[in-house]
Amino acid sequence: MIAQGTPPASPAHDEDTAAAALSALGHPARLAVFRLLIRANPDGARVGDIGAHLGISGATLTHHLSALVQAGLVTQEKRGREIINRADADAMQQLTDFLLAECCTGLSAAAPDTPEQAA
Amino acid sequence: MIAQGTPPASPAHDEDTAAAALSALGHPARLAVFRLLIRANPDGARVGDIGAHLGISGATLTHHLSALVQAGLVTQEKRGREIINRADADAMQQLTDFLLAECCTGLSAAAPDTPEQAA
DNA sequence: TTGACATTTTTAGAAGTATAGAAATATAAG
DNA sequence: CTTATATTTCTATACTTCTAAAAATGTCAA
Repeated sequence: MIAQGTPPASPAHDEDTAAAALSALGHPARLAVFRLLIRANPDGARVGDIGAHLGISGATLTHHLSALVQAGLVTQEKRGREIINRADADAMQQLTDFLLAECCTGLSAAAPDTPEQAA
Repeated sequence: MIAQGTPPASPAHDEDTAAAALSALGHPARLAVFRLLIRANPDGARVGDIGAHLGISGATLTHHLSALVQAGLVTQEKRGREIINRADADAMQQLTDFLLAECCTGLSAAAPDTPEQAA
């Protein structure tokens, strides 16, 4: 049987937000870009630098970066003719919090040896 | 500039594994299925039950469940003519660990107020 | 065993969406 | 004007998603 005890306040919104972020990271190139940007914090990295390091062409990179920005995982700052990209560590933290806390309803990433949650 | 200091042992393997798992969760229906399975632990849930609760047809659900199984996020146990599906909480933990630890190289989900990592 | 039913998977295909990169376009600096 | 940087547009290819129908698998009753 499926436990249905505590219906949360707004399940669909967070779930869709999380799904969008997960989908954005669920692509090898975008995950690599995001990891590179995390390592580049807090300075950030220019589009051209990212492309040079990962071997991705400019146009393709622009597409992937827009996807990450739209998912709220990356922010962009225009400086002259360059664009500085930065990973949003807070958004990442929120995402993992959701996956562990919201998904696991109470386990909250704690001890898997205390199964005191049977209905 | 992009920090490149510590090249890890096998970056591509973990990264691809993580990308596959993220991609599997990056779909509203599959994320909903996974969350439902987490709540249904440790009993698990049958394919038919999941479909009834989420309003997803059997064939579609089979596809989504295979994707989750292939990504290592769900396990299946055949009991008679039914199949019990269970979420793998360990795999989820590994995934979030990767996102925070491997991605953030040393921050390890700690204080975002101590940026003592400039090259 | 045989037949009827329940559960899940497979197959085939249509409709939609994502991806990658070339070429053209904008924007900024000198 | 020329060069550097990034975006847009466009095209072709590939993948995802969903459904219906059929097939495989297991259970039960007679």
